[in-house]
Amino acid sequence: MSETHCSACPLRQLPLFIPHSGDELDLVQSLKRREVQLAAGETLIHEGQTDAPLYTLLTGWAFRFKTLSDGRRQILSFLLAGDFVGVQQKMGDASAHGVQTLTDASLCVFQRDALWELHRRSPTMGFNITWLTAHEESLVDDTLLSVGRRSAEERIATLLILLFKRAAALQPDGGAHGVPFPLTQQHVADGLGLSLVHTNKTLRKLEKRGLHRIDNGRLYLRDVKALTRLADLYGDGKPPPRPLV
Amino acid sequence: MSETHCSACPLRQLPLFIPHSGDELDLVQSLKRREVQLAAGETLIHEGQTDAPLYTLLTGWAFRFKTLSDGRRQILSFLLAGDFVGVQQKMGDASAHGVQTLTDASLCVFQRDALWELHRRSPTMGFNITWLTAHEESLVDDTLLSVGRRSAEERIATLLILLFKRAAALQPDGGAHGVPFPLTQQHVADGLGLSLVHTNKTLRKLEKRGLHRIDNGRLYLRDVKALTRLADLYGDGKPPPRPLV
DNA sequence: CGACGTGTTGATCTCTCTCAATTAGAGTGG
DNA sequence: CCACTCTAATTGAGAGAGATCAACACGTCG
Repeated sequence: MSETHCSACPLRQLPLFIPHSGDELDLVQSLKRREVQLAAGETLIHEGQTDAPLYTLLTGWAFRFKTLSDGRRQILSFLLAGDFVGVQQKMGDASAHGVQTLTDASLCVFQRDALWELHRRSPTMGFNITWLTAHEESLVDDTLLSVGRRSAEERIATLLILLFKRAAALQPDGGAHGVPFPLTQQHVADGLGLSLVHTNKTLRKLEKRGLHRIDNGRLYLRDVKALTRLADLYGDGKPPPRPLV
Repeated sequence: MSETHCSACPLRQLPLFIPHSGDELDLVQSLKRREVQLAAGETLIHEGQTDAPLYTLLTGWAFRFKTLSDGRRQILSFLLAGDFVGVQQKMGDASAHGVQTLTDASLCVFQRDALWELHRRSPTMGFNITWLTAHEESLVDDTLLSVGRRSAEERIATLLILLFKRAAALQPDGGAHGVPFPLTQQHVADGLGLSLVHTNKTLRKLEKRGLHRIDNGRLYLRDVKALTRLADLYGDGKPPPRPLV
């Protein structure tokens, strides 16, 4: 009943999103099939699924993941409102990763050839999509750096900061009063390549040290300076890496 | 002197690549600025560089990487002939990762707005680019799964198989007599989030067990079955992961 | 010939994993 | 209202995969 036209999409309000022309919005609208509501913990796309459609996450959180046959799971990235779901899969081919919701979520469902139609009928939108896809990859790059080269403490600090920033950008108050944090410690562990137990102990240690607080599903950063230092992220005065010689 | 027109690009011969119309080739040609030759070990794009152009790798190998300020390095992906270089960077923004050659290499250099022009003037090519970008991401996804959840042995087995496949696809003989393998053990270590020493010991163990051989810069897979089992990759009879319940 | 890059190997050390148990809260059914 | 069940968070103890430290071998090169 309450399906909204794309031109009334609540996401458009946010400063994060690029303004589009009426024609572009009509185009997107014409490719949109329906909206779906999912509960927390539901699997949207199964690993190896072949006929997965294209989605856009309207509200809620989700994550992409892969598993090994003995059950070991790696979360590849977290998805927030406005993110695409399912572009990564080689079209027509089996999806290489699963997608599951972290919270109740609503999504726009697009027809399978939406990606192509978008390119064909609006190069601008097409260009934006490759930009978004490239951006998605850069998030995975960041995680790979963490998992490959950062210690447990550093990984967690990095995750908290980056997720906080993304979530804060979706809020009117910019995260002044914390942001939603629907991950269980198991999700954090699977996203950072750590065991559940060690994740718990590390999280606890940082919290005791006063760097952050997670309470009742919300995340508060209490010492951004210290977290940033731990994460070795660039910002403030910190310059990006330069060749040493 | 020896600059070739895109229509004569040697890569087009390979079954791996999609045929394009003459118009499309002319378009690409018109956006191409020049070719460059680089020696092994040269840095193409520095981390944090802001004005990096767009490249296409014509011959040779390269890799994308990120480093932490104390020098720890993570290789994000390896680049082979035909791969794009530099799409991932947020256009206009600083490049989030560096790119360095592993071998002598030749590249096509495109003007900065080539990506946009390609989209604008050929939706087909534009679509292919988002496809390629998405594919690139799936490679990183695979690595993230390895680094996050596989043991050292498993990681190395996975890397050897995947690199072998990619390199073999570029050879007429399909890898029947091995494929070039220009990585040092340090590269393997940095690509898999392992230490150099442990990488050496693990590599040695697998080689002694008869799973592979690396000799004089070439890689030979001697027991693909065993490697595949170690890597827990799908293929042959192995089904993709399914929910256990 | 010495310097350097790459590969090898042995000996510790330690960060993180696995195993085990306990606590707390939410939901269900009687 | 209370047992019963489940999930998520915690904490302690011991084990281990992989890191770090140290040497050494070998080939290339100026």
